[in-house]
Amino acid sequence: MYNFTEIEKKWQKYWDENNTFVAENNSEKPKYYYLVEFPYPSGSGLHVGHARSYSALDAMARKKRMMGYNVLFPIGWDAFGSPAEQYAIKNKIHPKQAVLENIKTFKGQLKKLGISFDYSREFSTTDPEYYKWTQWQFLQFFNHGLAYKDKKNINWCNTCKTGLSNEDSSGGVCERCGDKVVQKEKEQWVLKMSMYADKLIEGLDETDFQERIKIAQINWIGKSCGAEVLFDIKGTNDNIKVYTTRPDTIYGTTFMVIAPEHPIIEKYKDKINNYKEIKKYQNKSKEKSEFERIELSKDKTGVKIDGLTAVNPVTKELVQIWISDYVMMNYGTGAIMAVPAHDERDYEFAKKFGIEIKEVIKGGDISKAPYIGEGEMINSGILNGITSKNEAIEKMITYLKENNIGEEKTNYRLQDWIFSRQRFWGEPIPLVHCDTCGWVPVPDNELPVLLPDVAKYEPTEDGESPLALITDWVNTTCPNCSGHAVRETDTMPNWAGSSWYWLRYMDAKNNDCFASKEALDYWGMVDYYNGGMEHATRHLLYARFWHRFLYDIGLVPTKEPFKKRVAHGMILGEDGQKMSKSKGNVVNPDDMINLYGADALRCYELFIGDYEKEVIWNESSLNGCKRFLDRVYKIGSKLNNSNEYTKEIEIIINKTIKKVTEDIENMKYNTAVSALMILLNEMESLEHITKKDYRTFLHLLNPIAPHITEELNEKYDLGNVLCNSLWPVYDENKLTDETYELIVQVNGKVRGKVIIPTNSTKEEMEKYALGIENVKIHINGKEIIKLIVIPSKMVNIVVK
RNA sequence: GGGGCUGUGGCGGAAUUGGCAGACGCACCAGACUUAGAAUCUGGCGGGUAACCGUGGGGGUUCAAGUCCCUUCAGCCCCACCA
Repeated sequence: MYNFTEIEKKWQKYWDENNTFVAENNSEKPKYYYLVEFPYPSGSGLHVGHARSYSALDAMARKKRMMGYNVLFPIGWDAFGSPAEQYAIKNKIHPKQAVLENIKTFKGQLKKLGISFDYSREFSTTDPEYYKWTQWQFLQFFNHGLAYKDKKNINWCNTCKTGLSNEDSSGGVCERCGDKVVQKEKEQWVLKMSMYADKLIEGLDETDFQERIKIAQINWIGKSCGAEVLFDIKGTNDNIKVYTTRPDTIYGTTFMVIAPEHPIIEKYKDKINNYKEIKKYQNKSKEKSEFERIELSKDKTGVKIDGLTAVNPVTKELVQIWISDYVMMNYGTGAIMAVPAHDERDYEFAKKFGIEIKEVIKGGDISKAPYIGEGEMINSGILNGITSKNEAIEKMITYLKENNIGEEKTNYRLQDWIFSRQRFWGEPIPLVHCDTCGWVPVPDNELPVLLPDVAKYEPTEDGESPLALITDWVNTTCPNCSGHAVRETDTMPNWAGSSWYWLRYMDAKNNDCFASKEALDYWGMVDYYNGGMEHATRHLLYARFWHRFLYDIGLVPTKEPFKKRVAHGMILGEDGQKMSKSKGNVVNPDDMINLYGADALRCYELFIGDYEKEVIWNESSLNGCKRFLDRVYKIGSKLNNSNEYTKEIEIIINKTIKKVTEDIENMKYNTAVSALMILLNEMESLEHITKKDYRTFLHLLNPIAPHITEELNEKYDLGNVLCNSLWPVYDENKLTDETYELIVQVNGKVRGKVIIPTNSTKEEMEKYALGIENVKIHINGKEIIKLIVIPSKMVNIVVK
């Protein structure tokens, strides 16, 4: 086994000193922007999973450069947020210090891997020079009315002591610590993301995302079309608005359900006879985490409101009102019209509480189960006899509109983005509150609002941000009236800094704006964005929303930030489990580099399997890649002085150029590596190889194993450094051999093979086929019905 | 409950998109070198003595199916009392 450590160091130094991978902001060459999700520099260092996507994009970027593009392939650090803070608390150091240390580790590891990042554009989201612009952009949201403070029930994590967005608390557990999420009423900054729901759906048309990612986004936005209908509350001038996707079933409404938090209860508490009982139910459901709500979903609970009755606006029938936690305040209107005959949940509820079930669509047996399919409308007044669902819905909506009792309404699962966190380690929200002027933005020339240096940054017990304790930071003057004002003490969520970072790479050192117009125009959209599937919804939606807003106010030139988005698969431990410290199955890339070398690790990361799928780590296979590279090294001893391709392998070399070029482009890295292995096997079977054979082979391998290929190219004096040389091109006329093996089948079974000239005609192919002894045996005495000839491939003889 | 994905040797995975299933690699076996091992090289490697059988199972379309259609089973991921 060769040790390539010194060679790797040598070439890493060479690239650094020559600024080989520094992108130009203006260039004659066409531009190409590769973006890989910037890492969170955690305490545990780089993961072999990181190494997989970095190696893959590095191969693409290196190849693209050699193809004559001006490639931007940047790297930075997403370093605000809880993990850094937790790490700092645990190790009793300042988060700033923790981040610096971790970045140093990560960067060292990346350099050792030889990833061709443009480090001249590196930054961390925690740099004041960067978060100044995060704050500035937040103020654009504020100034355009898209950031508002709202007192609402928010998802709250008692362990992290902070509010969470819906996206961060799905499944009813905290994304960070896994503790259950409870509801807590708090004033929060919120970004009006729901306003962009349609734009976020439509914008997908301008992208070239993988279909699975588009679908995930669309599902997350969760658009649903239906109607809002007003049900009068008997004995008041008031009404309750419900949301339904099936207004056509309104005749089947036998009760109504409102969410436990519905405001109507407080409003009419004097009228409610069982107010105490209802209050008790409310409190119980507040304590339940969303997870528990779902767990208990089989068993419906609820309380009938005694004293309030609604009126069905179409039939004028009286409708009882219940509260139940199967209706959510944060979706629709927090109230539903229950149609037990045709909705499963309503059906269960009605069964449990003995409420009438009234059939309005013919088709099922509602004594056994609700019927949800299509059918003829019955017991439905003006809709009777209609058999089409859509027609019935349309007719009812028209009726609702004509009578001012309802209208069409589209709803989204996507909520506004809760943007406040009660934590220390985040971008301070750059607003001050003045008793006279209200909320006032910090003026641009005072940005960034720096995080104060403090000794204590643990979250507080009462759920206030730790910043609230620093009185001389909190107290300030109003930029508007110079009166007394206090700073906002909440910080931004972890997602803020990653919502525009690709723009900063375009012009990372600019002090006058987040990026110059020239830079933004020049780089345009990110051509290729690689990240994990776990970010296909949240990060990608936040980022697209943020970017689209900047576009709408004229700050960026494109509607969408990313042309193409692809996701890599996860690497599992050798035991087939997700790698984790507790399972002890974590593979450290540094160890692998020390044992096998960076090139072997890179090669294996690409060879390991289908890039988009999850794969299991296997160190023996990594060793196999190391063996391959050792053989690449050794074959140099077979060199002669010729500057032409060896005749015997000329075709396969051309084929390999084509294959590797296309495979790297299409993320089929595993077959690119395998093609190179095949070519090496061929070269090994020769007595000698030429300089041109070797140079081309090294060039093709260079994006995958950049160190040893450069070294060998130099050692044998094969030409200019590979990274500054144009990518090999194949000769279209040298892709096929002069002969090929014709496959001959009889009734679909292979009965013979024969090597024939490539330019054989159909008739000649048939003749060759029928001439094979074994074929003759199989067709002997039988009638030939058909002869199927596939050019350059096979002949199938159909006999009876 | 809704949506998405995957099932191919002992293992990771190939298969020009309907045309020789198992490329390439790992593991394994045998041989060479060696006092011996490691490393390296050479050969073998889906099952079956064979006819043949083989891409989760069962049907179908076709001259031809891992690939297309129907059906069924198993596993994974995301969302979820979303009205």
